[in-house]
Amino acid sequence: MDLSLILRLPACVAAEKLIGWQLLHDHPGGKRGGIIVETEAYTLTDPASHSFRGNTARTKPMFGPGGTIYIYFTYGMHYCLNIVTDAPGEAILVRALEPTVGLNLMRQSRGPWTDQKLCNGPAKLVQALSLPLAYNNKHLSQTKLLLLPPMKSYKTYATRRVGITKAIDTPWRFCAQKSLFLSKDIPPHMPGHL
DNA sequence: GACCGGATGTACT
DNA sequence: GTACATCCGGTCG
Repeated sequence: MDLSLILRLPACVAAEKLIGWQLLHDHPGGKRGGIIVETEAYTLTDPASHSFRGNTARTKPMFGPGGTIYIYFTYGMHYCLNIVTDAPGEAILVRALEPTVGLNLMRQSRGPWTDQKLCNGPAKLVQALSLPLAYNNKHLSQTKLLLLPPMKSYKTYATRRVGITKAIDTPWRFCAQKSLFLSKDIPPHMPGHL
C-alpha cells in the first residue's frame, strides 16, 4: 500500500500499517535507521493526545496535511517523532525501530548500546537518527527522512499505550510480534494486552 | 531481573 | 505549582 494512502486512513488504522516500514535518515554524516516495530496512534478526541486541547503553537503540526512531521520536546530533555495523518489532529508516534542501517553511526549519537537497546524507545530513536528539531512541522518530502515499504509481511498486535495517564485502556499501541526491539513487550497472552 | 529517583523545559491549571 | 506520549544509572535482591 502506498504511503500517501496509508496516511489518509484514521491514525489508529494507519499506525498498524506502518509496522514493517523502514525509516531512514539520510544524514550528512551517513545514512542510518531501521524497521518500524512499534507505533502509537493519537487523535483529536483522545484525552492522551497533545491535539486534544486544540490547535496551539505546539500542536499545529498535528493539524497539517498527511506526511507532516511533528517532533515534540518532553521531560526537559527528550524529543519524540510523530508522522501526521490527513485527519485533523491525528498522528502516529514512532516508538521503536529494529536497527538496520548505520548502527555504528547511531552508537556515536546514542552511546555503546547493543542493537536491541539502540532504538527501543521514542526518544532513543530520535537521538539515534540525529533528527533535528528543525524537521518539526515540515513535510517528509522537505526532510532527509525516507520511508520504504516493508520487505515482508509483519504480524502485529495491539496493546495499551505507554507512558500516558489518560485513556489508558485505548488499545492504540501496535507492535511487531516477537520483535526483540520493542520499548516494552506485552505479548498477547500477558496481562496488559488488550 | 525489579524498582526508584534525578535530570530538565514547556504547557497548562 | 504540577504534570508530562522519557531515559538512565543507581539500588536491592
